[in-house]
Amino acid sequence: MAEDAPRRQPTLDEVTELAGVSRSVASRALNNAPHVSRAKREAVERAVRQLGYVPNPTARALATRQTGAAALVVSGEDPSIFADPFFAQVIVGASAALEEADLHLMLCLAASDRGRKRVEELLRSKGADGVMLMALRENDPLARMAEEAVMPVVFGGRPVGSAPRWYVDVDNVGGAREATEFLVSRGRTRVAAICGRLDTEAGRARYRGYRDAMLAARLDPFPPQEGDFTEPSGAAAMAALLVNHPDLDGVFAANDNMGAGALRTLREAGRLVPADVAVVGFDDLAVAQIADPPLTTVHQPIAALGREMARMLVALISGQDPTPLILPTRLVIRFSA
Amino acid sequence: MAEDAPRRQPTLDEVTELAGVSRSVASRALNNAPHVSRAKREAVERAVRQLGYVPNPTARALATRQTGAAALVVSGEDPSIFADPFFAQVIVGASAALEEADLHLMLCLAASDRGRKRVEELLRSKGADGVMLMALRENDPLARMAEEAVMPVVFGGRPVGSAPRWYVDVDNVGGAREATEFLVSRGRTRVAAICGRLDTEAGRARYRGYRDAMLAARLDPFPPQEGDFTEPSGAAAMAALLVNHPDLDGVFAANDNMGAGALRTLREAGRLVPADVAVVGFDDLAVAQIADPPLTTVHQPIAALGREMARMLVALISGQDPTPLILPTRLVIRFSA
DNA sequence: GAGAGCACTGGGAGCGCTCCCATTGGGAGC
DNA sequence: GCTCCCAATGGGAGCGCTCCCAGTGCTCTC
Repeated sequence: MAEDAPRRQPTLDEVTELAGVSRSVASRALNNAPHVSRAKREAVERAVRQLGYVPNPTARALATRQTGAAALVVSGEDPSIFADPFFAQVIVGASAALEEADLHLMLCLAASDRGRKRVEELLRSKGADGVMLMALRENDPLARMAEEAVMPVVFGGRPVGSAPRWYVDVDNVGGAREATEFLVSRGRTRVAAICGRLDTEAGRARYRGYRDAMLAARLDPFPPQEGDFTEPSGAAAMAALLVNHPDLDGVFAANDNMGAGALRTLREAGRLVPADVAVVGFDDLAVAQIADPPLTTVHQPIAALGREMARMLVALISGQDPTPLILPTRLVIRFSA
Repeated sequence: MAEDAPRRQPTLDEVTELAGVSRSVASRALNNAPHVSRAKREAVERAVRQLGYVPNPTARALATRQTGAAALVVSGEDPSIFADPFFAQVIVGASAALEEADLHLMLCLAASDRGRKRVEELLRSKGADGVMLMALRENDPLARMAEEAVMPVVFGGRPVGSAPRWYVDVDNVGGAREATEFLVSRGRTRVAAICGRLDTEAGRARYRGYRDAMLAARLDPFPPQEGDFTEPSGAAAMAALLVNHPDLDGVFAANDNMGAGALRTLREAGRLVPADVAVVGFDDLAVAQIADPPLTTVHQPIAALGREMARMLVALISGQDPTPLILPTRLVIRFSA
């Protein structure tokens, strides 16, 4: 009769009262802190169970000055960039590592102006304990925002130009070099490159690796044929390549989507893969296996990328000073080369 | 000299002091609330700029009892389920809709026991303003947790068996029916079904749609050949089908991944698609276009699914009572049927 | 000219938790 | 028997914000 109100959540004070202890003791008991007698600890546990008490994370956050969350920010002017399964894998890895540290994952797609504004607020307002930043492009406004962040920031992949203090990256140059060397080792001499957006560091680095390998083999590198990491752009780039260099016998595509696109164009043009033209991709996503023929590609440890970013962030949050990390790649040989 | 301390974030009180107004006025000015004179409003704005003040979201959350975040929970015993590009699209849609309501997105992959435990805490603790739940399986513990949630919950796809109060789903039955009818209309009479996990509602509903269409056409539905929505499982299912029903001339696959797998098996078995066997998939993800031949499939509006879930949640949070939603599908005819 | 009404203002009580600190009451050590 | 130490305890001051409420000086009406 007295207690038929809209049933608010029980608070610590109610637990306190039911258990007959002070708030300090109840708090300590909840956090498994020392200096609580066995009897009181049990009394608190009983009260908690009876009331169905769950601590209010917001209040805790305010008192401890820790939000218990880390943000993953994915840049890009178009939200569809995020549809790339690449990010899903990063998330799987990051999520697992964050879970170990008992942090929640906030996901921010900084595509629209509004989205970027919200990210800026987040970075400046202690809305999370730390941030992971991915897919920055050249002159990305997020880079500047990151500098005035009031919390630790870890980069996934280096932004174009500068190397931030903390980042995790994949060995793009090495992977691209290995892919190209492989093509060369198979006797290909006219190897073209379908590269990703050159306003991304991954796009540049992979072209650089290709170029290095070509020069080292005393072959002429092709000028970059730019795509935007999507399947159609790969198909288009391949078509352009076929027009300008009809005699090419190998293609290094800067990711699997574009590699799959190239395969499609090649098929439609009646070129046999790998007999006439050998193709190597980059990423080793599901599409590489589904492609026809299955794509030889550079495997990059994407989930590990996410996991290591998260671990680095956790280290930073707990006051340590981790060192940047570059993850190795590995060539996966299938049938396209 | 006095102010060389580790530079905490400025607080509202400091703004207050600099602007020479009371905290109430400053708060009102910040929130664009009425009853603030132009002069004071400007004074506050100036002080905010000068101090680089950004409101602390946690404190605000505690005072307003609103966290400013919504969670998207993806169930599944294996985190890799999330690697399906399906979810990425849902997220794109949900994120956009949430952004409009100025809510942040928390992502919870409830794969491990630990993950589920954290979700349970989240649901019971007011750690978010609302939750979207996806990919529940039969007897999923999350269903029970959702019931004792202290915040609104909307389901993405109905859980097996029961229909929750609020959900957004895709017309799985209708889509599968249309796909099957299409196959029949093309003269196929021995149409098999590679269905998804039958402990998911989508898996069941799509098989039901197939079955309905077959019966309506006075054809014998095949017993369900179960896969798990992955490419390899589709390939395996197709192989089994070929052994048991070598004379089949059509296949309805409950998603594109499995459809692509079926295509691969068919190709390896020397069956021509669509000449010998016509194949229709479901989802219309990127893989459908990349497959060889490009897959005729049932398009489902995935981003819209995410968007509508988020909108429904926002409506719920703001005290409205929206009605469940079922999104239409659409057959996309390519070359596999 | 008195009262009503209204825009503006600031004081202060929370929101639900953590954590510093002072206090208490036994043992252990001599 | 008397310190000294330390586990156990509870009081209470925040954490940074929102929002209710009472108060102030106007203009407007009859």
